[in-house]
Amino acid sequence: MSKRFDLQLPSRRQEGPTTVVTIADVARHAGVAPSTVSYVLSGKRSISGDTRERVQASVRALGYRPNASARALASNRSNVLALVIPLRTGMHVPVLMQFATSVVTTARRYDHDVLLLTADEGPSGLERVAQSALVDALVVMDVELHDERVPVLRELPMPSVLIGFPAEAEGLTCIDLDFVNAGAECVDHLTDLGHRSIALLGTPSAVYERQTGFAHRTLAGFRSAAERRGVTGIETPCENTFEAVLETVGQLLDEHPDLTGMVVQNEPIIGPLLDVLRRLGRRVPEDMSLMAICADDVAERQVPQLSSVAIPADEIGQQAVESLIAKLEGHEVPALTLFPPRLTPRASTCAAP
Amino acid sequence: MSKRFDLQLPSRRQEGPTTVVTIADVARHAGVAPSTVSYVLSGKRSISGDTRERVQASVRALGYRPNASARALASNRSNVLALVIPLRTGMHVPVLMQFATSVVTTARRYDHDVLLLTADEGPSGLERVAQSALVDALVVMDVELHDERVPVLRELPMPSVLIGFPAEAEGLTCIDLDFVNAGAECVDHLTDLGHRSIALLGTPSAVYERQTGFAHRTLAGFRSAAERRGVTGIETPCENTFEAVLETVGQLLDEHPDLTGMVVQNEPIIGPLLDVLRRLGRRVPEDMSLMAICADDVAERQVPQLSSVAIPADEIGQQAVESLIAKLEGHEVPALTLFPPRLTPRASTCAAP
DNA sequence: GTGAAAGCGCTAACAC
DNA sequence: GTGTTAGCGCTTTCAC
Repeated sequence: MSKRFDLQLPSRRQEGPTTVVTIADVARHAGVAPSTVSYVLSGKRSISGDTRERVQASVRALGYRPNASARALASNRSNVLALVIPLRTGMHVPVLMQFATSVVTTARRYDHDVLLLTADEGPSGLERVAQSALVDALVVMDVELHDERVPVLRELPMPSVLIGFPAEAEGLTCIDLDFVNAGAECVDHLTDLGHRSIALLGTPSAVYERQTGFAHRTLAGFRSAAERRGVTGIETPCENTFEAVLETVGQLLDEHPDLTGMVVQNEPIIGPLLDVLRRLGRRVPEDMSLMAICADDVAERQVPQLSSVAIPADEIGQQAVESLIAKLEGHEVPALTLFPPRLTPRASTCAAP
Repeated sequence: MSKRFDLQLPSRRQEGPTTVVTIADVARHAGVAPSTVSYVLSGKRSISGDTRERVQASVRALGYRPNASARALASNRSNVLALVIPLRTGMHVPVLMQFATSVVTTARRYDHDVLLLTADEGPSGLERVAQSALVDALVVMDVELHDERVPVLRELPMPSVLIGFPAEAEGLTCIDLDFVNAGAECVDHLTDLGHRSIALLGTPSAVYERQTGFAHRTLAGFRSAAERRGVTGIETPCENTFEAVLETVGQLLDEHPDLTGMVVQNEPIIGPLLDVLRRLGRRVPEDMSLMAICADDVAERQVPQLSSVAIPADEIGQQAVESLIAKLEGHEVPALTLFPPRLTPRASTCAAP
């Protein structure tokens, strides 16, 4: 097929051997030394207005782009951050992707790019990109309480930031939503409305079994708040299928006929859950008050709109990158940054019947 | 907080100034020239078994990792691929992420890493990473019929592969599911079962308005197959909310009381759609046969399990990387690779009433 | 089969 | 305020 078009492509050939424009070319064109070009570009020393403009004009005229490898080799900085996303079973992908997008966007604002690492290379993948100096620093997502990547991170000769945090966070920089208080605030909100028996419908059990930080801590907050407020707190994981929701909720209502409040921390089952409650004859919120821990847009898209605690993925991703940049510049950053939960009451919760 | 632990960290200090191990160190340790080490590692010339083993032993003993920037600078190859994912409204993120995962995994198999680019830098982001030699090649996802990135790709001094394909694909390498035939096969399957009036419930209208390739081509295949088979084909976009599904389907059933077959190409509304049909008193498949164009696991997770045409994201992502690697090695690759649709009948379709 | 040495394109002392 | 130059760590001729 490509042969058919050969005759239409002479214009690309005419450009001749496309030699790459180097800093030396720019220097020659502007009549200055290569280092001067470098300094104009980096702003690392003061340059006379006249020189600066001549150089900038030459850069534009020649279409100069600094070679990333040469720059990295000479400056010992690749200007690339690693983003480690293990796509584990049970995790809700859109939320992870919201973190990722935020990380990329923020990184670009600080003139960095993002290298994507997934799980299947294991912890040694972190060593590889770090020790080969492919990246300057790492953002690590979806951290488990006893994460095998954590000891690796500790030994790495470069800064890293965790989104989420492990049991043993000493010496690490961690950023997360305060899930303990998120769980607690849900209990408080429902208890304030007079509910005395509240269930937490959680993530798939695999997520708890891995001791994933956020699920674990939400549970802890839920449990202790229920105790503190003297209400019954029921906890159950839930798989991401319609049947699982049907069965889990059915059993919940059977065993706890006095249940009037639910907290769901499992985005993909929110739709099915509302459907199941309807089928089982429980109106939301008249018979059952429902809260979600999820992104605001998800909560608002439901019928009725759900009272929720938001997951501020954008802010967390941004904060992660900004902490990393600060560390790269030699600044101290807090070992732990917890974003306070933000609860928005909507139509899915009301006073207990 | 970090001060509290100062006393516990002497072991890290004791290691002294952690100088980086270079190829010269390895050469010295093994008693050979640096170039020999390089050749042992690259396999680009034959080395005596004895020398090879001494070098490999030294590499292990010193924990040597080649510096990526130095290697890239000298060899003119960064061994990094760019993955361009514009996260546009209406796209189903888990599917995109499945492509991305497959790209990363395959890239690693060919000893490459993946740099993540999102939309917000625009087409100039492609120029930036290409012209700075940050990457060797690009994988571009979510291609529109008239995509502004396409002219940029044509002028770039490096290979690229599109997942999806634009209206004017000349000179480009494109890989995709054959969505035209996917749409047609759905119509054929339903028509073979005796259905005479079939609706396509599509993606949000924004996706069509952008002229996104896959949605556009599915529609074309659906339309021409309906014509060819002499059945009524009804087409409607659908937003990703429960209300939209309720309204769209309600209207569809009102206006086309003879409708007995539906094709849905919009993953997030599959659950709500089944719910809506139930509410409106249509049993699946007895009253309404339903087909989906979606990942197999999504189809199998529904109740009833859905007859579907699969989106082979893993294979497509893998093929994209393999084509790119081939191009990097100077091989010719097909301008267009279309994966044939694979239709699996399940419980959601049966003979027309 | 192996070594010596010339770059790759840039940054950052060090000069003046 | 600007120029000179010595590397950064590796690959790859060229020479033997």
